[in-house]
Amino acid sequence: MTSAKIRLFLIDDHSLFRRGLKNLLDEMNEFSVVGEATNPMEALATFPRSDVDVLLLDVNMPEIGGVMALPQIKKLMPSLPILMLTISQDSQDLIGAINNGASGYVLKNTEPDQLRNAILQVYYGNSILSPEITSEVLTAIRKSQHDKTRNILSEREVDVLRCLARGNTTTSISTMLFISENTVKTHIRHIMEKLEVKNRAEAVAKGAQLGFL
Amino acid sequence: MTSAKIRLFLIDDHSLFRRGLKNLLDEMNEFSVVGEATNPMEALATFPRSDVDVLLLDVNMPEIGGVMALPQIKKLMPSLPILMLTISQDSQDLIGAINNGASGYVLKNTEPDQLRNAILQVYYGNSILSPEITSEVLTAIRKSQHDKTRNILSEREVDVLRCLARGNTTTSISTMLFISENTVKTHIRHIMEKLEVKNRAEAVAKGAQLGFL
DNA sequence: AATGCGGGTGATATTTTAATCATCCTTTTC
DNA sequence: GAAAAGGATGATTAAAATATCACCCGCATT
Repeated sequence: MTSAKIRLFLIDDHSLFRRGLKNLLDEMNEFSVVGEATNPMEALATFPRSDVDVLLLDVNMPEIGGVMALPQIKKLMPSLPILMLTISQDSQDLIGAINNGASGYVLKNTEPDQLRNAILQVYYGNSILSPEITSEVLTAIRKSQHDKTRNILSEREVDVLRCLARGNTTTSISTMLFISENTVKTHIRHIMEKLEVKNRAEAVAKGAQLGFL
Repeated sequence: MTSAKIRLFLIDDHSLFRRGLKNLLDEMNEFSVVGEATNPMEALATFPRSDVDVLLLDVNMPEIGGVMALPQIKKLMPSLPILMLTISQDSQDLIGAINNGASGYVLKNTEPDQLRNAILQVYYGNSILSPEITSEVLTAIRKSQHDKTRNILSEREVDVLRCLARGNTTTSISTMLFISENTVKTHIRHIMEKLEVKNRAEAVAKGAQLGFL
């Protein structure tokens, strides 16, 4: 295989930044900046489709930001690796970029060698994130999981599960919640069905794991 | 502040691995392995609670794995940083660890210097992931977002939105779907409400962003 | 002026979900 | 044998969600 340079396209609204970045990337000898644009619309109008290997895309741009542009860029070139290059550590920007197909999200304060590695990673089909945003990523995963699991059980079912977790029996739960034992048993049945477990002990363990307790 | 060593506790079922790891960490001069266990239950029984700064926890262990043990460990010591140290790149292990409070997830094939950095990161309250699992992380985020957004609109509403996206009018959509124009308009109204947009063009843009189109 | 289109407001019927309770069976304990 | 507890199966009612349709208004086009 030849050592042809990886062809990059830059989209960033600051021309000085693009110029500096272009110089830096050219110096690296592995990359060739084949085009650049001030905003996504300009890029979409002029894009040299078959001549780009990796797109470097800013997030914060006037009118149409990088995240908002992703669906249109992806529609035009579904398999082009896109590396977000931004100062934004905003969770919504990050998750929006990920959900709309970005292969990487790197902060502008990254070292040149790390930028080089990031470009290579996405070029080779891998994903890459700046280490600084790992906390945001984990927080996002935890939140989405919480949102998801929260809806598995109804409020009443959670009430019953919490009572079970405290060691209460059907009888005492019915007294505490002012409902009949039969109602408690029905709730427990539904809890076991939803959590896909076989008995109430397992339900409590699974409930703890899912964050209900 | 003194340069006291960071106190580590190791939980891994392979004694040879623990021995090798202990030697490596001791050589680094920044860490002190103050305890170790073959499995989480043994660890929970003997844990020197106030004398540990970071817990290194394997995932794959007989009977009770590291992920399953996390809730109990967290209950005992809610603020202790936990770094998973594992060969598992399994998505469920990764997400399970994250959701149950691990601060970091590092693969056993990592270089010693990177392990050192990872321990320091979680010790200082940051999060850390091995670069190799970034793709799994992004995939998990995308999947959970998809699961979440999928339920925003009913099947019929998605049908209507897709017709709108193709440029169809209320009249043509009613013909295509064999329902009245008034029904189409009601679906559009509900779509706009759910997506929190003001008109059908915005609904289509938002729908594209959320993955319905 | 008529028509087509988008948007706003309201209504009805059906289906699904949530909450409630009853009956019966098995196992364990006393 | 009786009582307590857990689990299985079934039922009813109310609330929420889904799918349907009607009518009215404003604007643009013909």
